[in-house]
Amino acid sequence: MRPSKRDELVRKAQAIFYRDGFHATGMDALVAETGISKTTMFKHFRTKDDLILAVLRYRDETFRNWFFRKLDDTALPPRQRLLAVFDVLREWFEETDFKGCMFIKASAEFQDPESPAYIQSAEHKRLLKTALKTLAEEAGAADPDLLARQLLLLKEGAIVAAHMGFDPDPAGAAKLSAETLIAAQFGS
Amino acid sequence: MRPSKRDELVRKAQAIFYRDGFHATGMDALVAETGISKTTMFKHFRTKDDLILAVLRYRDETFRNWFFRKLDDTALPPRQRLLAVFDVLREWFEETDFKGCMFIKASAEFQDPESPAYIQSAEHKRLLKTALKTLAEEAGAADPDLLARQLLLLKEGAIVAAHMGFDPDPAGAAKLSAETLIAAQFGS
DNA sequence: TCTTATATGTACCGATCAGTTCATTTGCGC
DNA sequence: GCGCAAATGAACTGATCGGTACATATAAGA
Repeated sequence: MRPSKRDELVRKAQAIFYRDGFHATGMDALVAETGISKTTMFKHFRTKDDLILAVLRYRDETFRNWFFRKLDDTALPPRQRLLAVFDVLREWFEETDFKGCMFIKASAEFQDPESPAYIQSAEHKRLLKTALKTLAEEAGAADPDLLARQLLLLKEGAIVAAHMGFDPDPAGAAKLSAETLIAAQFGS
Repeated sequence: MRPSKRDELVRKAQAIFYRDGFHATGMDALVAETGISKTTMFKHFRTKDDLILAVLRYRDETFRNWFFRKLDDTALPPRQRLLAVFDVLREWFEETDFKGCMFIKASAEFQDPESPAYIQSAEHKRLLKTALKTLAEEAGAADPDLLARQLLLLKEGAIVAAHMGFDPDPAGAAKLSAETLIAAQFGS
């Protein structure tokens, strides 16, 4: 099993960066918690930034997989699936180790728009928007692009609210909003 | 003028932290850019964290003042003022040095809920919500608390979108959403 | 002019940062 | 059992981190 150590590193580093932040987590801390030697780390990744980028790619893939699998599992028609987005969101918020959106946090720590971490984070959101737009099209929304953007704003706002704790039920408030916005798009 | 150096430090440090991030900005960088000696800094603030906290308090005060002054200046009735929130937001996004919300970023860098920076950031959002709720009450909304929470989610989502650049016009999409949500609350 | 408070410059502290070196060890294919 | 690639541990580099020591300078008030 050749690349397993690399994968193990990415997976474990993902959890640690998510919990403690990127700048706040030193390579020595990674060594201590993962049990993987520093030598091995730098054999797989030339720099810490390279590791962070791999972590973000891994997170992007696993998160979108998890999220849309959850949506698919509802087996609802597209229009109801647009609403179910916010039930899946609530499920995420209620996880004990929920700590906000890794990409929002990454773009907060790597603000340079040229930074790979920033670019990767923006790309993650772009992919989410595209998926939502497709769903809105399948549902037959009057303006699928606008609806996708609106729902995405609600989703991001709910994540921030859940992370900062200034709303007792962000997923609920977002879902209520989504119901109204969706109803408006279908003229019913 | 006794406390002017302290104020000058807080004001300049605010701009630098906002632009470059908290962890990424060292005290030496602050010395270099503010022209204020390190000795003076540590005479006014025992630690970097203390300075950061003062910066956040300053930002909270100035931002909320700026924001609600802008709203007041529209001289619109409460219901229209709820909508004008998103015009002010757009104005903010279009500033050349816009770099997202300092408090979202602070809570991303200081994740410990016991951390003063985290607490101060959450408090900022709480104050915004209270102000929005008051406005919704004055406007005679059916459920002012819910409407305030919904509009706040839109606002936070729009800020994130503006910062990460995944929406061409976050303020516009948020305002369209707000129109629908407000109309629903007034049965018209 | 003498005092007192505030700010400055510089050199320094120990700790930690990302990243390297190198000799040793592990584990799998043959 | 042998060979080879991958992983390890520990010591080390130079730079930077937050924060301190100390001697000097500046400026306003009495």
